[in-house]
Amino acid sequence: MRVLVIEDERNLAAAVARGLHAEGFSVDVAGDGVTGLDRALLGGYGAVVLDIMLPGRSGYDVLRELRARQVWTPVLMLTAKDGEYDIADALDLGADDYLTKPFPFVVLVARLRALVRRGVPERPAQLVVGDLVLDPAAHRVRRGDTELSLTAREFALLEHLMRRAGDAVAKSELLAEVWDENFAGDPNIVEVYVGYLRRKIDAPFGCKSIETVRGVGYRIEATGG
Amino acid sequence: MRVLVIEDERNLAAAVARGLHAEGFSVDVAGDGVTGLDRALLGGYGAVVLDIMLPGRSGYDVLRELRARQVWTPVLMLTAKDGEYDIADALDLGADDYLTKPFPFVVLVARLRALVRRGVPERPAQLVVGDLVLDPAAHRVRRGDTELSLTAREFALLEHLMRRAGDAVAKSELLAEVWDENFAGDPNIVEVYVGYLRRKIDAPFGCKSIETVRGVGYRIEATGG
DNA sequence: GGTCCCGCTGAGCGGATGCTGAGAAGCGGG
DNA sequence: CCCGCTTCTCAGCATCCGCTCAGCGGGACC
Repeated sequence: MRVLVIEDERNLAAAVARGLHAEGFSVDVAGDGVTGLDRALLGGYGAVVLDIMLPGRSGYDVLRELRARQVWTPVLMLTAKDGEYDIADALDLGADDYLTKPFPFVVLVARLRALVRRGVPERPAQLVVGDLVLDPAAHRVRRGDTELSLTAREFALLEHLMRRAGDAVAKSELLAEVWDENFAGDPNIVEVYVGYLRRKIDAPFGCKSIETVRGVGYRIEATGG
Repeated sequence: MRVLVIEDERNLAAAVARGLHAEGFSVDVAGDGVTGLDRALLGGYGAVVLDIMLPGRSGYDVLRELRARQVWTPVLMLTAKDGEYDIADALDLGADDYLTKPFPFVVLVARLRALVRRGVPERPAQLVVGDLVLDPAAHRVRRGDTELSLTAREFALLEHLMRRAGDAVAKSELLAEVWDENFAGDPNIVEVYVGYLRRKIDAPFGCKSIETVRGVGYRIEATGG
C-alpha cells in the first residue's frame, strides 16, 4: 500500500514516513503543495496525508483540485490548530478524515488503516466525556439529550479541554491554543470563559465536569456529570 | 517489560505466557474480560494481548473501556476466525495490531516487540509507589481508590520524591528542584511540606511511606504503603 | 543516662489565585 | 441605523496557599 505524505515540516514528515514504513506502508513525501498535487494526480496511492498549511498551494487547494479532477483517493487532513472552520471546510471539500496536530502516531496509523481498508470516509469520532458529547465536525454539543448553544469561543475552549479529558490543562496552554500564541490581553479571559462554560454545561444540570486545578489550570472529567 | 495476556483458553494462555517469559517479558494472565480490564486499567503494562472471544466481557468491550478511560497501552488483538470485519472494528476501537489464530509463536513475539518498540507511551507513565499513584499529566494522586487533594507545592514535592522512589533525596536537592535553586527563605520549608504530605498521604491510611533519613533528607518507598 | 541538635508541628500573616458582575467595544443582521 | 450577541477588560472579593517563626520532642552520640 502506497501512501503520499504532503507535509512541509521536515521533521514531522520524516517521522511520519519512518513510522508508516515500519507499519508496512510504502511512503512518498512531498514538501509542498505543488509537487504534492502532481504526485497525487498520478494516482496509485492508497491514501494521502495532507497538511493544510503548506507552501506553494495550501492543503485546501490541493484537495479541491484533486477532487475536481475526479481523484477520489482517501485524504486525511492534518491541521495545526483546531480551528473548527478549517475542519468543516476540509470535510466539505471531500477530505475523509482529519487529525489535529499534535497527534499520537498510533491514531494516525489506525485512522489511515481504517481509511484504506474500508475505502469509506470514517467520520472522526465525537468527543465524549460522561454524557457530554461534542461533535467537532457538526459543531454541536449535547449534554445527554439536551442540545447546548455555545459561542465559538466557548466551543473551542470546551473542545480543547475535551480533547485532553482527564488531564489538567494549563491556563497558559489554553490561552495559546484557544486564543492566540501571542495573545496580549488579560489572561484572566480563560477564567472568564471557564465561568461561562460552567454556567452553560454544568450549572443547569447540577453537575461539575470542569474542575479547577489550582496553580495549574483546568481538567474536564466524567465524574459528576 | 510487563505484558498482560487476556485469554480464556488455558492452554493457549499458558503457552503464550511461557513463551513470552522465555523472551524476557514479565507476563500476567487474566482468564476473562472483567479481571483483564481491571488489571489493564491499573496500567504499568507495556502491551496487552487481548483475545476477542472472552467470557465476562468481550475483547471489544475491554478495549473500548480501556480507550474510553484514556488508557493507551498498545493492544494486540487475537481473533479466532479471520473475519475481516472483526478486525476492522477492533482497529477502529483503537487496537494497534492483530493476529489471527492459529499463529506461529515467533510472529506474536515479533509483533509484540514491534508494538513495544514503536512505543505508544504518548502519555507519560504514572508514578507508582505501593498503592500510591501519581499522574503528572492529570495532576492527580490516589492512594488505592481514594483521590487525594494536594496543593501545587505538595504535589511537586511528592512527584519529585516518587520519581526517585527508593532513594534518599537530600533536602537541599528538594529545595533546589521543588522550590528554587536560589531559594532564599527558611530551608525548614521542606520539613514543613513533608509534614503536610504525611498528614495527607500517610496518616489517614495508617501507613508510613515517607521516611526521614536523618542528616540527609527523605525517602519514599512502598513498604507500609 | 545526659546533652545537644535535628526534625516536627501549630499558629498566623500576607499575598497570590480564582470567580464574578458590570460594562465597553466590535460586529452583523434586520 | 439600531439592536443584540459576542468578546474582552477591569476591579472587587473571598478563599486558599505558601511561608515564617518559635517551641517542643525525640534520636544520636558520647
